[in-house]
Amino acid sequence: MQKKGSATIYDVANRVGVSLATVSRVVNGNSNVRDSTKRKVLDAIEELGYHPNAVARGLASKKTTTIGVVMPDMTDMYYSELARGIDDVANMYHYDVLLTNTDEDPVRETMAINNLASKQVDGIIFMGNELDREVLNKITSADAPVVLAGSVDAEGRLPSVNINYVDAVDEAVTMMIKNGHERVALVTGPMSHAINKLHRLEGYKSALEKANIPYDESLLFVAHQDYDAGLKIAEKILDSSANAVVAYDDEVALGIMNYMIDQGKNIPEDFEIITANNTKFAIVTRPQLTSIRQPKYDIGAVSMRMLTKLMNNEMIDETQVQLPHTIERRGTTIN
Amino acid sequence: MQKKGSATIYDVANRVGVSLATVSRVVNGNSNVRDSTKRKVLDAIEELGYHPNAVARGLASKKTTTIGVVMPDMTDMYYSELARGIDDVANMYHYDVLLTNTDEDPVRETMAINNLASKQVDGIIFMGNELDREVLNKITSADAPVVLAGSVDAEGRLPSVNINYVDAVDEAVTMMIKNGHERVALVTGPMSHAINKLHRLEGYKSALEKANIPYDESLLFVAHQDYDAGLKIAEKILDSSANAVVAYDDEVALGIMNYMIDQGKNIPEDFEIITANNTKFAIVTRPQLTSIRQPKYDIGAVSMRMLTKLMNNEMIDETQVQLPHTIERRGTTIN
DNA sequence: AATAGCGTTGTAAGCGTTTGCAATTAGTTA
DNA sequence: TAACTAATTGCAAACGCTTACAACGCTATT
Repeated sequence: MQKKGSATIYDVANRVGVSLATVSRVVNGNSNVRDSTKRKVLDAIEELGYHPNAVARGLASKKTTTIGVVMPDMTDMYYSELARGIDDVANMYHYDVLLTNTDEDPVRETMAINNLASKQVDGIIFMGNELDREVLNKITSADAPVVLAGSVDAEGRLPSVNINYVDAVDEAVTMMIKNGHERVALVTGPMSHAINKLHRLEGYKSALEKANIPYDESLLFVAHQDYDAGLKIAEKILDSSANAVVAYDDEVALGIMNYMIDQGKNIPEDFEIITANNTKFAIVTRPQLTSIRQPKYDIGAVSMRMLTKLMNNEMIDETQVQLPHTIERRGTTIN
Repeated sequence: MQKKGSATIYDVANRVGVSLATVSRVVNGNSNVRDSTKRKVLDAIEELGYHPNAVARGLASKKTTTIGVVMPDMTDMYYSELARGIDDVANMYHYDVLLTNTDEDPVRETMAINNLASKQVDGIIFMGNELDREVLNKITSADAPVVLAGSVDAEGRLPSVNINYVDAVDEAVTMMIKNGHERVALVTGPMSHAINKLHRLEGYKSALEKANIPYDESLLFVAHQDYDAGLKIAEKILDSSANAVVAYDDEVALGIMNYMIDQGKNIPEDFEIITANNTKFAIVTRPQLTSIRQPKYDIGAVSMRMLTKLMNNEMIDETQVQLPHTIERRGTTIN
């Protein structure tokens, strides 16, 4: 019954008159220990207020029951919802989450991975669009398994969970075309990111092609993912004479919408918008935004579930998971 | 030059022909090491790709350079912005962040605290409105220092960082009164939370008192912090014949606003709204929401800074910090 | 040239667990 | 009841690092 530093396994063993090993066994719910002794140990634990020291445990067992989550920005609703899915499943499997924001800076991403490795995390979930070559090397050489959530690996080597971005954009653009638009603008992030260049843009082109509409580069816009960027790009979109847009981020879409409204446009009659993340932003505005619906929470949850399997060396049927998406029709499109 | 489990400090020592202690010293930037040996050690570290094992370090030094952050919900923009401030400052001081969502469930809050304690975190930042008695005991008995961020401790014992909620609400209500409203509704969270009962409500009453307006309980509304709750409560607010409202949460405020608009009200001419968190939600809508402006990021950052001092046993001038707030006038109020 | 003193390095005892292996005890079977 | 198997326990060596404390070699002093 000491004051500081709380009791250790040693104290418990002493109290009961058994060995460390026995206490360790009951603490870990381990098999072979007689009921009567188990009870005695449990009592002593209770009385002493013993709590196992996870650090010591980690050293001895080489497992920390901690995973690392590397994400661009937790205040971005898209990512925070992914992370929430991750966290819930992690807790379910008794893992703790070490969180790092990187703002998609490759330097910080690399530092984060290194740091997590030195903290001996059992696994890592990585989010972010850009996957720098150096980061990727770090990741693959880390002893801990890694899964990409809502991110693509250009070379398709790492386990990942996302939606089919090509199809999603294709469907959105096709819907706009069906609604009678020949000039549909596409707003994405920088082309240096595989997800934009290889997925979103491809989906866009594919939709045009199917409709026999020639690809017009002047309808392609690049914007950062925030409201002001949307406001800014909107002007150019208007100049391009596009009267429909598919945007990759809700805040950007909102910026565009509000700009259009300020210019006297009626939404959706004069100008149609489809956004892509379906966050709360899409719902709280008037009109509400038609959006590609990604199962964000589920992407996180499934990634985490996959990671638990990886950490247990369980067999995994498919490491490149694509979850279903739909288009949620709301007020910024006619149909 | 081994394959697995990467090099240990022992390998480095062997390579150079010095003792563990010496390697440890250079790794920790410790004082007394001759330059020449330091260089040799550094080279060996480089060649072997040695990275210190933080778990072992934690066991030996009893410091994990990890802090715990306990929060209601990371997808709630208010909290995620606080957390971002925490995370940035934590990184600045080389701490990692172990994140836990509790949904304000006292059971989960208690579990989180226990768990963090067993993981030997060096400190904890706690967010959330309700501070259950049991949780509080856990917290105060934990060996790690704790600071409350954006939360109040009814008994004012724990270090905390927030704004003056009483004044903030007082000012908002006073502003509404000056705008000519006699019947100003207040929407808060459950009265079981000190922040609502002891702070927001008091601010509300104080404003009424100064204006010689009797307190009318039928103008007090309780709602969960989400958009639908706002939509729902709005109907009752309309029935109460209030024509101005001060709400404690942006999503709720948005729900109220949209409902009013649907009922044909003109905002702000027919109905005025002031919200309290000034998240992005307040900006992306039309009209934009007038809001109490809390320095959310700073609350997080300052909490974390305070925690670093506490962890270093540095003297702290004031453990109950109140950061300044203002009212950001936008489109849902006349002035 | 002997001594004190300082900067540098090594020794070894932890830190609190886990875990393979050996030892002990209990339970069966003949 | 002896012999044998299975169930319980204890032993002690890791795990990778930090940190008193001791020891060493030098230079500076007298």
